[in-house]
Amino acid sequence: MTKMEWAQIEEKWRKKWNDEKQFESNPDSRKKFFVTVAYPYPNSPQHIGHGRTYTLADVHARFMRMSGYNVLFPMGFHYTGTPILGMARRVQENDKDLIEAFRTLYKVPDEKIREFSEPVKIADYFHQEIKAGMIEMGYSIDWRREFTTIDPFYNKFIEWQFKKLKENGLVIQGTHPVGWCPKDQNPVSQHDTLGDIEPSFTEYTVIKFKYDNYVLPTATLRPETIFGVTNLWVNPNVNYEIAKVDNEEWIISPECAIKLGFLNKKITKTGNISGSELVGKKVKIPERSDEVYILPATFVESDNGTGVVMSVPAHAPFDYQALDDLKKEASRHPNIPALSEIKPISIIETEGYGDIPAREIIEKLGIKNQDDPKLEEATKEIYSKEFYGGKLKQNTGKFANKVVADAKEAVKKWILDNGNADILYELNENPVRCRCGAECVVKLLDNQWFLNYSNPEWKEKVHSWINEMKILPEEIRNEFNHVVDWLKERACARQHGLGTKLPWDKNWIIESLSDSVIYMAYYTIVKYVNAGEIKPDYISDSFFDYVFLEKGDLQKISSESKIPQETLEKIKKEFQYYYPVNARHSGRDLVPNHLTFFIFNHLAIFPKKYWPEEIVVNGSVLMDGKKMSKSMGNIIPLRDAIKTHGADSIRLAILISAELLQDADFNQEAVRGIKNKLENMLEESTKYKAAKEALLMQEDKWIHSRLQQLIAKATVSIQKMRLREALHHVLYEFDSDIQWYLRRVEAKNRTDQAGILHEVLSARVAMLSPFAPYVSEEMWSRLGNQGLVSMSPWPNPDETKIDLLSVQSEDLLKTTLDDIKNIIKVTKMTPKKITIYTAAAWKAKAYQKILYQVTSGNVNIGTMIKSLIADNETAEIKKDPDFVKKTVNDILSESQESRDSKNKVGAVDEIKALSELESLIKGEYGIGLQVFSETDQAKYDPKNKARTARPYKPAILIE
RNA sequence: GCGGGAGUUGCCAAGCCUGGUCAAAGGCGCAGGGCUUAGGACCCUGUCUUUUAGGAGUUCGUGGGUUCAAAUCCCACCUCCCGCACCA
Repeated sequence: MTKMEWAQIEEKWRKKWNDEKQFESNPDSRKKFFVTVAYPYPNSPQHIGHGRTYTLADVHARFMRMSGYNVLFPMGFHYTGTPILGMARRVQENDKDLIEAFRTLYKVPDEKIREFSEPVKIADYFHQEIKAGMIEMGYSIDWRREFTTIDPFYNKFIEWQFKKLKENGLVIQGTHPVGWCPKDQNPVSQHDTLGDIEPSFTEYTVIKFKYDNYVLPTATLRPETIFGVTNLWVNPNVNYEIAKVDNEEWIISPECAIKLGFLNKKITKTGNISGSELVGKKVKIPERSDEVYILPATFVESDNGTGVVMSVPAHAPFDYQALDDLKKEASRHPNIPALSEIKPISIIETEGYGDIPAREIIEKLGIKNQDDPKLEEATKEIYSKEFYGGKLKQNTGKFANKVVADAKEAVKKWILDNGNADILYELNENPVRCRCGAECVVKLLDNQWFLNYSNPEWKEKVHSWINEMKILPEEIRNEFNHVVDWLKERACARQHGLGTKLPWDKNWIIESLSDSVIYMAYYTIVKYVNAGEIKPDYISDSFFDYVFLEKGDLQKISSESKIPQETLEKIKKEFQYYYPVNARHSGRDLVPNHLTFFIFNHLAIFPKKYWPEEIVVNGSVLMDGKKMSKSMGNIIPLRDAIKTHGADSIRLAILISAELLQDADFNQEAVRGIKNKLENMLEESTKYKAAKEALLMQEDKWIHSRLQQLIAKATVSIQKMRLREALHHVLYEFDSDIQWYLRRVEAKNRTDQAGILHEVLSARVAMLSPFAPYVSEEMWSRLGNQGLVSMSPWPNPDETKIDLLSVQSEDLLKTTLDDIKNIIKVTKMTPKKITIYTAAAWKAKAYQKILYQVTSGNVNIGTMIKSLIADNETAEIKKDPDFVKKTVNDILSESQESRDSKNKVGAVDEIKALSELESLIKGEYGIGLQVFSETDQAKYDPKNKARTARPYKPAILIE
């Protein structure tokens, strides 16, 4: 089939769906099913990877629709956020790379690119691009409910949401550290930096040591080690600054002074002092009564921390080594008389280490001096060992016996509360440069607004709902609980970007992850705005209170909002009909943020009956086994892929390559295979028209039985969203059944199978249609069925159509045929004649008895033989006791299902069943077949084979 | 570190939840045959070892255990991958 033909099929059915408004959903008497997906951020065209989540959701929607639900599957577009702003700025600055990417990678026409200096134009362009792709993919979306997050009505909705959160005390104000570009005066995130470095940072405790009236601050990750300080370190070659920091005089490195400036300290430089001048002076240790010396060390760097370091030689390898180095050249430091008396103070006890862990590890790693790079490794190891396994010793006062992990926080708080400490943030990677070239810093933002996800009652509520919700796959439930525990206050507003302004403080714009948590409710009513029945200008909070929370006076709200009372009622009813969300689909990357916030906010704003029911999470898509990325150039825009492969093939390729959580691998090979498969099925569909079914023969009953089993299995798989498994059943597993059926029918030269195949294939097409909607419609119509398959009912498994006898008989045929084939293969003979002997009647009896025994748990061969001999019917077992062992093994190697089925069916008339082989053997080898019973006196048995026959395992003679 | 996932026969990859139909689907590769002007495409057959009667042996990261029966359940260990924030 050509690309053209595929495109025509898609076009034809897309038009039909659209003309008949098949996917528009309005409240009616049916049960509803509301399925949503995280809406896209339109800053680039969507690629195959984006297609996965939407395709999964669409399959879900289509399946539920066929199962009789009134399905609502809507879509919006998330304009809120900063990346688009950054892109627009780069276009204004004529950024060649970006413009080139638009032109060649995204194929944006030049005249459009020129408009891209305006952020909204970028969003608008990709919005339309993405939407077109979704339509081409065949997603069954109700487009009357489309919106963007900068629509005036949406702004009102978000304002309402935030006022509600604030009323509930969940929005709070505070300070917040962020990665910051001093030149742009803006927070920076990973894609704002050169080389896409995440501007992550670590919090240090700054402990203030006193020298005269000066403060010598030291930054540390281990405040609890203050009890082990023996001295301070300065770098003698650094020219330190004396600066007024708030109300104290600090001695710090020049770099530190700059950093502190961004942490809202008032800094006034008042002088300088060189490191060497400080050496030999004494400082007072806060919270301790003693004094220690300031000593020189070369490992101290002025751009790290404050440029001053506190020395804990017992537990910090750098400190131990530096002290050791210094002692070796003590003669050069006459101004420090007591150098040799400085001894490490051990304060932490850790299993596997003695008093001075730092010395132990230095010796172990063979470190020679303080400039040895291995000291980093040593520090890491000691830190992690002590942090998780260490305990404070008696010399730490009230912190004695505490484990280090707890003591660290406790000591920090204690020193801070006493005013002897401060906080400093340090970027983990230095330097981080903004795209503008400036070096980034950590800035403490004042008056930042937060959603208080720390609130313990809120957390608790979320936990308990997470444990009640349906979450697929199940593993993710734990992950959610973990995220909830770990989540803290989250900044919810920023100063730049597209979005809704904070209603009580218009300087702030509500951040993108906070304005996208309850918008699913918005889908249920937005169609009235789009139809012009709601005028955003007249809408105030009371409207939302009424519709979503059933609060307020209908008459009053009606006159305020200029919406007739009936319409208002209808809008409210529509919300109440569709809410809650039944299934939310999303990529795995949104678990630690969006999806968790989604639960948090629903619980905060809506009553319990509107809380979301189910979350379905999926993994990402790989391209030929590799991660897709711009730099690798292996991103395939979805619309391009549709043009080359067709929507159905892409949908199947994405779905069939992995189960939910795994990464799906998209590769040409797989798509080609699928396309082939679909084309074969399509061709097959033209062959069999509906016809009155003839009298059912064994193979007909068999294929019907198999169909019922398929329906049952596929239905369960889809219900669990195991779409790969479902597809496997429908596409491949069942295919081998059809192959077998055709082989049987052809061998018999039958001509009356069309009706049966029509029925079977129609059911299969129906089950394929949620996955591959276009080609399924085409197959459905070529099979001669009426209406749209996407609107037809999902096949119902019918147990009564399962004929266990025919299943057993066909199995017998297959295994016997396999055996024959095997013998011929091993013996390499050319068969001229085949004779088959079925087991004697007493063996069948014995088989049933043994089967019964095994089923009830008895596998003891001895007792079995005894009881069989005791029974007249099976007493002949005496002649062949080995039969029991073999039969038990036969039975044991079968599945429970198959044993049950054999139990139910009882003895199969094997002579009759195996006589069906004749036509197959004739077709395969062109030779004759004879079937005898073992007990047939007149049988032909020159090699005395017949006696080896067992039930379900006939003896075979090939000549 | 915390949390999650994975290790299967030459390669990719199913099977594991729910133990037996598992020497283990499917695809690729490879070998032989067909078709074809050769090639490509396509179709058939084979592809752990062994075997001239449908059999046997050894396999599913490693080592134990449970069971009549383990790729599948339990325990321990080794190795690899992903996420840890104010960013969509």
